[in-house]
Parts: sequence; structure tokens; C-alpha cells
Amino acid sequence: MDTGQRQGQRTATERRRKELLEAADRVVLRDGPEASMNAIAAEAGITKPILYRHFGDKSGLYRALAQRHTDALLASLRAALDSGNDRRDRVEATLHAYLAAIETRPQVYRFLMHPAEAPGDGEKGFDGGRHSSSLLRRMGEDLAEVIAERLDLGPQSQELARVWGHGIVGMMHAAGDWWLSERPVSRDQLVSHLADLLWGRLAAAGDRAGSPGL
Amino acid sequence: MDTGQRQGQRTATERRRKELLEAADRVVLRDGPEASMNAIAAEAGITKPILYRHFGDKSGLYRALAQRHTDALLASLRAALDSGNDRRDRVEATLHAYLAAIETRPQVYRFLMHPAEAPGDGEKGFDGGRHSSSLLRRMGEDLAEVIAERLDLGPQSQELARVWGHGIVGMMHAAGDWWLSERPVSRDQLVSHLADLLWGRLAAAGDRAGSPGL
DNA sequence: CCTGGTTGTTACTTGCGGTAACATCAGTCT
DNA sequence: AGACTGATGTTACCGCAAGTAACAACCAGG
Repeated sequence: MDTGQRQGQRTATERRRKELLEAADRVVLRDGPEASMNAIAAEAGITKPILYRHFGDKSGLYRALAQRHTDALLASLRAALDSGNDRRDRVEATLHAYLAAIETRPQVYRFLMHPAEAPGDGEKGFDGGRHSSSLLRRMGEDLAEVIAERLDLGPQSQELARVWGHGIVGMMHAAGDWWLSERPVSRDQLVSHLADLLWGRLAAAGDRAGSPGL
Repeated sequence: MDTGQRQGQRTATERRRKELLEAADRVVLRDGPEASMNAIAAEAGITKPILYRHFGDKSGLYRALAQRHTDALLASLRAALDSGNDRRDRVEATLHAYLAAIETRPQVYRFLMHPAEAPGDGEKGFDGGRHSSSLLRRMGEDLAEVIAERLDLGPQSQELARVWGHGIVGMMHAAGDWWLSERPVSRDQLVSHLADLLWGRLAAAGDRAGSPGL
């Protein structure tokens, strides 16, 4: 049996792959998501074809790269969802975890939201809005799952949970993106304002005097 | 004085520009945002350099192209915000307007959210998350403005309005994007679920029996 | 007639993603 | 030992897209 050797080879290739991913990571974090395959190969001390052997094409590399960061971020969000004493605490902790992540490593964040899709990416024509980063989708689905399993939402709970999951994630994302680029308020304030929004303060607020009303 | 002639030239070039934009529009709607400058030029019956003379570079063309659609969409959203009888009606009408737009013209939607940024796009390095489409930002700012001028939110109303504007827009966007690609529910249901979320039903829902609580 | 500006062209450069063909070295099978 | 396998690595190339000269033609006004 040659599994002994096969195993050795296997782990060796995987170690190599990991090294390549780390090199790619450095380059992407330094040069942004538009980093060329040549640049990444150079950083790893090799040449292009090797990258292609390991990852197929650019989007393959980027997917592998994205998954590591995505997994890490999702784990921290899940942890935050299990912390705190009441629901508001948990929601605020999760928002904090997300915002802290994008604040401390904006390059990673930018990369994750912008997977730099392959130019010739399969079917053409009416394919709807399939552009979005898979991170948003995964976060939305994960949150939906948590909501569905922990909250009692009556008959349509499945649909509701998914809509809310994606909606809340989108809210967090867009607000975070805007906040990151302008920093008009502190993180604490941002979190608190977003939680207020989720707690229905928009519906409860009074119309301004003399306005047509909202 | 040659202003007469200059004016004539001026309007002529602008008419030409408009024609070029319309050709570009057709191509982008047919081939997606990755349409090449060559293809666009061919559709317009001319060659590349003319496009470059009019729009500088690809991102210039795309910005011009995006602005037309963005303006149209924003106008329809503003109209929706002024319709209806109570606040919930108005919010639902706005959600409907947005979702109807992306539903009936997904290619336009995809293009707007994905401006296909120029490869060498200016400053490098730590530039935070400046990736996002300008449409989201404009919608967020517009909504913030409406909220601030119509709602009485106490002392921090400016901050609150902006956070909410971007947050709500992000919620609408992410939920819409997900919905467009999976179509798990009807548009009416989606709108109603999202409005429920904004109306604080997440905070009000009860914990499921036996769950750790959310 | 000639000069200046606009419209258009062809032909080029540069840089990217991706691939083919070839060389090499390590361990395995007989 | 020597042939076989399979991974690592190379150079050199293809095709294509963005962007840029450099040149040709037309059409005013002096």
C-alpha cells in the first residue's frame, strides 16, 4: 500500500497551498483586491502556473482566500450572538463584533465584499443580481437560522426569519460601510442607533411640526 | 462673437454624447457590465477613441451611464415616499417601488450596484471600504434627509437620521438582492415582512420554548 | 488658400488572465 | 540499479481589453 507516501504528499501539497494562500493574503492586503496573479506569485517566490495548478483560476484563489476570513468572522459573530443577558445585549454585541472587525481590518473587509469576479464568468444574459459577495449571503443565511431556531414567530416563521436575516445583515453592512468611510459618530453610538432602529423607534417617532409627515 | 457657432457645436456634441450613452446602455443591458469598450463603440457605429474623447475612460462612461438610471430610480423612490396615508403606507410604497424596479430590470440593477471600477483607480493602500456603489450611498443620504426633515427625533436627530437612512437602504438592498435571486416569497410578503422588521417586531417576538434565547 | 477645431480612422503599446511545453527532483515498483 | 509516477518549477506564448498615438478628412472663418 502506498497510502503512507500518498498521505505525505497530500499533507505536503496542503501545506504548500496554505503557504501560497498566506502570500496571496499579504499581497491582497497590501495592494487591494485588484492584485495581479503575477504579483501574488512573485510574493510567494514562484511563478503564475503554480498558482493555477493549485487554485484553477483567479476566482478559485480568491474563493479560498475569502473562506478563511469569512469563517473567522462568522465564528466571532456567532459567539457574540450567544453572549449577553437579554436580546438587546446580544444584538448590540453582534453589531459591535462586526463593526470592530471591519474597523480594525478594512482591507480584509473590502476584499471580502468585493471578490473581483472572473471576467468570463459563465452564463450571460439575464442572470439577475448575482453580483453580491458571498459573505453577505452567508451572514444572512446564518442569522436567519439563528432567528428561526430561537424566536417564536408564528406560522410564517421560516420566511420571516430569512427575510429578517438578510435584511438585518444588509442594514449592518450598509451602515458599517458608510460609517467606515466617514466616521461621523463613535462605534457605540452607531450600534445604539441601529439597535434603536431594529427596536421600532422609527415607527414610534412623532412627525415634525409642519412637515408633510412620514 | 462666435458664441452662436460655439453654442451650435456645444449642443451638437451633447446630442452626440447622448447617442453614445444610449448605445452604451443597450450594450450593457445586453452583455452585462463587463461589456468591452470595443463592443460599445461598435454598437454606436464608431470606434474606441471617440468614446475616450467623450468620457475620458471607462469609469467615466460608466459614471455617466449610471447617473441617468440612478436619477430615475431616486425620483421614483421620492415619489413613493410622498404617497399613502400613514407612515407605514409610505414605507411600504417605497419598498415596493424599489423592489419593482429591480425586479423588472435586473440588468440595470446589477449594473448600478456594480460599477465595474477602473483597474487603476487612484490612490492605493489603506483606503477603507470605498468599494460600494454610489447608488447605495445616494439612496442612504437621500433617505436620511427625508427622515431628518420630517421626523422629530430629539437632540441627536442628524446622526440618527443618517444612520437610519443608510441602515434602511442597506436592509432593502440586501433583502432585495437575496429575494431577486431566490424568489422564495411574493413581493407583497417581502415588503410586509421588512416593514414588520422596521416596526420592531423583532424586539417584540417571544423566545422559542427551550431555546437559549435571542 | 490656409488655418484651427471637430470627427473619425488604423495601428500600436501595455498589462492581464490563462495555457502549453518542457525540465527536474523525490520517492516507488520490479 | 533503472523505469515509472507525480509533484514542483520554469520560459514562452495566446487572446483580449484598456488606453494612446498619429494620421486623414471635413468644415467653418480670415
